[in-house]
Amino acid sequence: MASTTPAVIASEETAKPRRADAQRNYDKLLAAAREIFREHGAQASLDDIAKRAGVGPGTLYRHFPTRDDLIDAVMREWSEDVDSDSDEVIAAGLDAQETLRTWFGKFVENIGVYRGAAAKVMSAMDDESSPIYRKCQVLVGANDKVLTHLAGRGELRDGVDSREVMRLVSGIATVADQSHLSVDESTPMLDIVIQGILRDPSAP
Amino acid sequence: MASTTPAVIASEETAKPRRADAQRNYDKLLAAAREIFREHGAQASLDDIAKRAGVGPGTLYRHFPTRDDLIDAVMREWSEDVDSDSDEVIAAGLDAQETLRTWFGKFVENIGVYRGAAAKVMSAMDDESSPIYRKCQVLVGANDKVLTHLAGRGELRDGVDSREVMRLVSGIATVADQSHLSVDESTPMLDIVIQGILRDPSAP
DNA sequence: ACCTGAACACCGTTCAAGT
DNA sequence: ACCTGAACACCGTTCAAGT
Repeated sequence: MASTTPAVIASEETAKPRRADAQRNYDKLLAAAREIFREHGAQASLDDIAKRAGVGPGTLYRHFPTRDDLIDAVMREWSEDVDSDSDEVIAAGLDAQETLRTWFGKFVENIGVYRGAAAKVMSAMDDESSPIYRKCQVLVGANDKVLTHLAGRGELRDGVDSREVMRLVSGIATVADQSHLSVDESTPMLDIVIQGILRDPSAP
Repeated sequence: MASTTPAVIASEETAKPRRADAQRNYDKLLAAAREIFREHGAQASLDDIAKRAGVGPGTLYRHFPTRDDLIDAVMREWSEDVDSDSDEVIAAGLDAQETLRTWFGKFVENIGVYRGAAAKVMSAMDDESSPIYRKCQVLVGANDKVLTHLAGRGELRDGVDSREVMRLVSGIATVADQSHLSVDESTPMLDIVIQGILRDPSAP
């Protein structure tokens, strides 16, 4: 179980001082991006986002030089939600199987809010140059917390690596996303993974 | 285990009668597409393909109205390779674990030839309107053959659905593709899935 | 320091003209 | 029946001019 440094992140966009109009445009762009991403997925037209925000396209590029920078900003509070989900799941005191079902289910559900986001997270996990990389670290850390908790109680098979599990689950989220599966329809896949990492119930 | 109708497919593109020059252009386009897809992935510029083939862009659209039609054609013999792989694996007489390792490994390796192909296969699996859908049926059928073979020997857990396994493995292939993982680096994920579908060794 | 919007570049797609 | 390539449309990206 690879331990990941706990992700303590100051909210970067509020920390940075900005002129009042710039801040207003930043906020309008983020709100517009959330709307449009929700409607058309993470590959939506950036021009449409600028239009919806009522600013020129240049303004969008000033604040978010690449599409991934914009996605990263949109994902901020969302990744914090996922992180707090992991704490809740651990605190709930469910058995190992239910813990994983709940955790993986929430993960897939959250990541599926924006179409295309799952694929982004999936590939950014191993790409340090991606603006989303740091956000992924939060998710990796949250997942590691849950698995370490179960491993500490001897509930996992030997040699289970939380990064591999994370890759798998984000892969499932991507399948669910691209095939337009509901959360329920992704549980059979999640159950296979859960069977694959839980120690056999027969062994005490 | 859902049984799929065995995929008997006549080579459609040789069956269709064409003018000699049209056939030549068709062949040149396919060859160019294979080259360019191999270099730049399945999202490569269609214009580049037409240029490499030495034909006008209109000719490409005449033969392949959509990008997926072109990908479908490029995948033809490739999907036949995968299908014959499944027969070889079954005939090899390996134990259940090695059978799955070999089969899944070949699957991921084959699907990874063109970047972006795994994602295409993944989403086309559940999309009947996709030109690639039929090709996916070949893969689904091949995978079902292998799993049915193991299920017949009582090696699989109850309730394992080959379609779900196929979704999972194509998801892993997509992760491997987008994260630029080697085949070796994807085996930990495959092993988790294998553990998840194999009956416990302890139970006779 | 920031915004605007015209301008450019790139690429997918169509279609009139040609054989 | 098929091919060509100019033309169009769309969208991401840049940058000179303006505040």
